[in-house]
Amino acid sequence: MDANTPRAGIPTHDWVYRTLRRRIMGGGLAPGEAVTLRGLATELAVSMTPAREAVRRLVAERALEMTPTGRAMAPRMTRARFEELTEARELLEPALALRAAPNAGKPLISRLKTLDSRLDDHMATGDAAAYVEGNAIFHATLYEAAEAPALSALVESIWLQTGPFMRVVYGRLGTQNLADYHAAAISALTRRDAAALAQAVRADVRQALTLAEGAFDPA
Amino acid sequence: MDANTPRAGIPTHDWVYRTLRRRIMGGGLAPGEAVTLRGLATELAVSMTPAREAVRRLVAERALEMTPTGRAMAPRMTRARFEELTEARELLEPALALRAAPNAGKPLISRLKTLDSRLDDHMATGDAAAYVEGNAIFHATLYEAAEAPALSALVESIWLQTGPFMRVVYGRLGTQNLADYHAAAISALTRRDAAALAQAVRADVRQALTLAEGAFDPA
DNA sequence: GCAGTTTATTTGTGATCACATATTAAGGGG
DNA sequence: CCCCTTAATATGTGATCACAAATAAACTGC
Repeated sequence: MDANTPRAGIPTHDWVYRTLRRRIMGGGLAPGEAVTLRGLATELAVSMTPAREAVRRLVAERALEMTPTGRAMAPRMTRARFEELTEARELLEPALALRAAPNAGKPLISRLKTLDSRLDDHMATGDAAAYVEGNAIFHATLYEAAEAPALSALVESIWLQTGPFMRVVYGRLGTQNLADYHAAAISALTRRDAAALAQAVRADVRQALTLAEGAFDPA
Repeated sequence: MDANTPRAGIPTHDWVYRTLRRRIMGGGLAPGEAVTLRGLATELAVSMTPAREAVRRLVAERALEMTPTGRAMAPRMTRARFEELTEARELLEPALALRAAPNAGKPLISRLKTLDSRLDDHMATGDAAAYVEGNAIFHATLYEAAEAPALSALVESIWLQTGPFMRVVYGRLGTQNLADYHAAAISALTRRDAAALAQAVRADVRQALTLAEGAFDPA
């Protein structure tokens, strides 16, 4: 049974979905590793029906791949695919940042500062899984201020696809330092400099491409 | 039972998915109209299980909305949502066009010409459903040449969300003329002018925003 | 006639099962 | 020792059912 995810009121299939999704994002599934319906169902003590719904939903969101015979597995990341997804992020995320900038008040900024300092901790302790998850939350928090749900959903679907792979990337990096564009973003936000914010976001996205070098699956 | 969709080998849930998806894209469901699991299942002469999977998949792809109580319905389109989706298209589709341009050979161009002339017919006869579907195929054909599956999937998910609404928009327009950016795109393609192609695509996307004026749902 | 309440009906959810196919393990021939 | 065949096992698919909640309909009192 997966970590501390409470089960209050929400439907079973939704709970299974969140549990599995969290596991995928945290790197709990190695790329190419299969997830079977019966295995998932018995492990989480539910029936096959909600397990199937959760898996299919993740497949629809491309957080899982499906073989022609119907087996679901954690997706592999090729260089070409990652470049495409990075290009999409580079196009969409600055647009989201531009929308968020005017809506950013003090509470948001302090929240982002808290999240960023936590990220530094994770980086220092080398906790790759926590870093990836925290990084996703940082971006999601910023984009929430954009008040653009459709656009945000698009970006989130990209994060869902790259998340497990980034877990591997940061795992390889260990405690190595990397440029802190988050600080630059927060600084731009306090100055209400939308263009600088967008630029910081773009740089952050680009950096991911550099870091990923050499971690790709063949083909 | 929906039109001429054969049932060769493919799993039932997939067939139901495609059938329902086609219906949604063609405007067969009015915005806000509900689709019930039992209704869909009995109509297509299948059990509830594949019907449920198809509906949930469409919900995951945002081609259907789901109420908090679990009822699925055709999505409503607000101005804000459409503007977001149009912005995303405006960012992503030119990028796809840029990638497609160098890969475009004669067979692709002639195929696009055929598709475009068919579009003119549909516009002349005022067949809005056929126009929307044909327009989607035109763009999909062009972007296929980009050889960027991840990026294309992202764009297709936007089309899936805007499709039913565009059906309404073109239905309102009737046989009214609109600027033919498709011809401009084809012309740019023959000249191997990638920038001009991207510009034509951008203009085509922008035009949709103008046309949609006044067709939005409240709130 | 109408608003609030109560009853009927419809609907989504989750579980269990049979069946066909895919995957893996075992066995045998070169 | 490796490859091909065959048996055993695991897996996805689709159907059916019971249950609770939500929606629609009927009804009552005013």
